[in-house]
Amino acid sequence: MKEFEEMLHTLHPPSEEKKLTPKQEQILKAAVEVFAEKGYASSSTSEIASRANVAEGTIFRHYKTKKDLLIAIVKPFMRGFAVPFFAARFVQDVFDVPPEKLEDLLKTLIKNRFEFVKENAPLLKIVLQELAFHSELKDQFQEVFIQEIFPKFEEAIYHLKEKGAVVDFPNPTMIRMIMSPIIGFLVTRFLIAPDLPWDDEKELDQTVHFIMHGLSKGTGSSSD
Amino acid sequence: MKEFEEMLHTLHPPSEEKKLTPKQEQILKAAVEVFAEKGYASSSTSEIASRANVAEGTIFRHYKTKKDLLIAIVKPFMRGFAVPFFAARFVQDVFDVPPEKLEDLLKTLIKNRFEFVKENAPLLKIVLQELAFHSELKDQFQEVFIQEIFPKFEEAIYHLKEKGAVVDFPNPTMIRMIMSPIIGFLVTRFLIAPDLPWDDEKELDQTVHFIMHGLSKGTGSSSD
DNA sequence: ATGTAAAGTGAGTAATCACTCACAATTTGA
DNA sequence: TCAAATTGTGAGTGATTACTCACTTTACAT
Repeated sequence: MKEFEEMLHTLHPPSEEKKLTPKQEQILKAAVEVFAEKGYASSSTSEIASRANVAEGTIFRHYKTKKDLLIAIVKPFMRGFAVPFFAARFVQDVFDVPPEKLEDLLKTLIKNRFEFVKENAPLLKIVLQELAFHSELKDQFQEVFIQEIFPKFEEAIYHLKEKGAVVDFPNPTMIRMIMSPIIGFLVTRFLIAPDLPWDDEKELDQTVHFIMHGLSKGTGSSSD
Repeated sequence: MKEFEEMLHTLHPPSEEKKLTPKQEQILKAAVEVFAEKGYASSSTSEIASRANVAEGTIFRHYKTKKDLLIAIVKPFMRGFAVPFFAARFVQDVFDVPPEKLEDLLKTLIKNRFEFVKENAPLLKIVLQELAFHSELKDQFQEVFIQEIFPKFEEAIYHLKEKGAVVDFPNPTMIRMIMSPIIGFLVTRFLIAPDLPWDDEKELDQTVHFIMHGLSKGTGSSSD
């Protein structure tokens, strides 16, 4: 019940954007709940209103349409997730560091983003579900991930390849290989089996280990 | 237009289950289309009927509810995907084969399942989307994947660990690491960017390479 | 205290929804 | 050939939907 306030702060960081009225926060909180539970299309504005202890008209006072409400929820989440990747240090850190420390660096980044997702697990579900159907969300995804995060990865990969520490797969393939096990863990951890007794630290370490070894050259057969 | 017949055969293999009337096939074909396009909840039975050139009542003659129609589509797809894993040979093949050939064996299996998914790409989308919301589909998933496929993997992993060829992560973690890059590829290949000029053979080879090396012991740090 | 703008309300609305049913057309079996 | 069973039809139905709007309440500056 308490960590929702932090989540809402993430949704609408107090630094930017106008501050929200209490009812507005209740609406956002209820909408995240309902959207995550039933999916956007199966959620009714009347249920969101009643769960937020608010009249249905109040929702439409602040959000012109139901889809506007969805976007108001998802957009800040995506931007919030991407924030660390905007740091100029990101790429520099990756290729300045000696290869044997790279694993630790990746771990730090991933653990940080893991905590962010952990605090916003329902948002992860909403994004993964609705990205497929709403072009507005796709555009936002394109803006944040493909235009900001992916190029950072590509630059880092470029330097790793130069050092010869890494297999020579195409960049999109390598990025997919880096992200797939991470997303696979996040989805299992928060969506499929959130109630299992997870040792997050261990799982993340093993996931990073898996990625690094999977991308490393050689391992026994030193053919090419 | 033509490969739909094969797909429908996969949906309702002629060996079992009663044969379908032409209208019934049109309904299934249209339903797959519409469900994949707009998602189950946003699809209307009236649109499915009109796209199938069928009266709306005809749908409900064969499927009591809209959800019954969804299940009639998804269930055979899941069963069809699992078929090769039911083969008794599966595990035996994996641990009888010398480790250096294991990669080839995995490739063969994965390429085979890849072709199956390729012929039923819209079904993949429907399953991934709707699994989250319909307990009937979760049950079917449980039945097929968790009770049939996962144990086969566990047995194979047990023998691989015995041979000492593989890191000692928990079985669920290892299964996740095997499946994540494959699912990541399938999702990218068929849902996110199906129109890219894919070299499927190469991508699959690299994905298997990535998995095998990621799970292999050692590579530099032979600490534990 | 008072005027004004913003926030909140909930009954009302037209559209759409999944589903029904009385009936028509077609297929089947003997 | 003909009756019975199966398959197909589409107008009709009650429920639910996102959204509106005339109105009330609250917040705030002077």
